[in-house]
Amino acid sequence: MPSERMKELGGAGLMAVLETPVACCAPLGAPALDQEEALATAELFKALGDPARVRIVNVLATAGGPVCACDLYEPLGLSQPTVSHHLKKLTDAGLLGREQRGKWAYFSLKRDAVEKLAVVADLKGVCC
Amino acid sequence: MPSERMKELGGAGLMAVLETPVACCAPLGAPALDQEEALATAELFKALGDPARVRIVNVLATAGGPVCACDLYEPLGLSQPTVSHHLKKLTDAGLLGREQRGKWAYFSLKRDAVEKLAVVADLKGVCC
DNA sequence: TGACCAGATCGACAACTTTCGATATATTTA
DNA sequence: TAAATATATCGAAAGTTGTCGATCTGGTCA
Repeated sequence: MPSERMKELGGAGLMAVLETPVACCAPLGAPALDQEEALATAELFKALGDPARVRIVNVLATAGGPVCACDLYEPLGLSQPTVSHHLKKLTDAGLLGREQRGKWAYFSLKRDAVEKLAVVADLKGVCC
Repeated sequence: MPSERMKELGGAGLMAVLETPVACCAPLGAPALDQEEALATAELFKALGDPARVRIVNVLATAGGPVCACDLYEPLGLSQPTVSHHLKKLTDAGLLGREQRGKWAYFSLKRDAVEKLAVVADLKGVCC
């Protein structure tokens, strides 16, 4: 999936992709969204379009710090592979950061992604 | 799909559903999202998790007023039934209002839905 | 090294989505 | 009433997604 953006970003793409995961998507209220921007913006919303992932983000937001993957299986009522799948989707979308601590994996919300999300979803001032 | 909320809202459910379409979903940063709230919030994001629907919302936001369905087919490059399908999804999610003008259907962003979306997606101040 | 454990990946299945052509519905106009 | 037209609905095909059991990978500790 990153290969699309890699091409688009040209030579120094790798660093850009790794460091600015959500830099892609344009706000819903941007002047004139083209197909590619719309696709990137939709990807961000799609990442949050599942109740399990909404709950993961909610837990991470209220926890106020990194949370071990192992502490998510039981509250979510989902199997380990399924939770891992959702964590990957959120991480790929640039919303979560992953940190290895011994044999445990800790996940946390990424500051810049949170800010980006708020901007992208904010239509006040553009419409109505 | 509305039947779920109808039950939940009891006797006077119909009016409540019709008048407060997005009253359902809780913010991503709410204290402790339960399964049902997470599902409602995910539904809202899912409505925006498709590039065609992102573009529709974008057109409506920048148009600054109701837009005829017939003016969307060509810019989106999609068939009439497909656009109708997406408009229905957005309307069902409570994001769009529909208005019949003669034989044309005009769609516009719903003020309260736009505000709700901004609140639901805003995690600043809760996390990080 | 070897046993153990957390998490990621694989493979498969069921459910849901997107899309369009064909058709139905509803509104205007002759 | 009949013709024309805009939108919604139907039915089907192709693709995507969520889920889990089984397995692989990588780190820890004896």
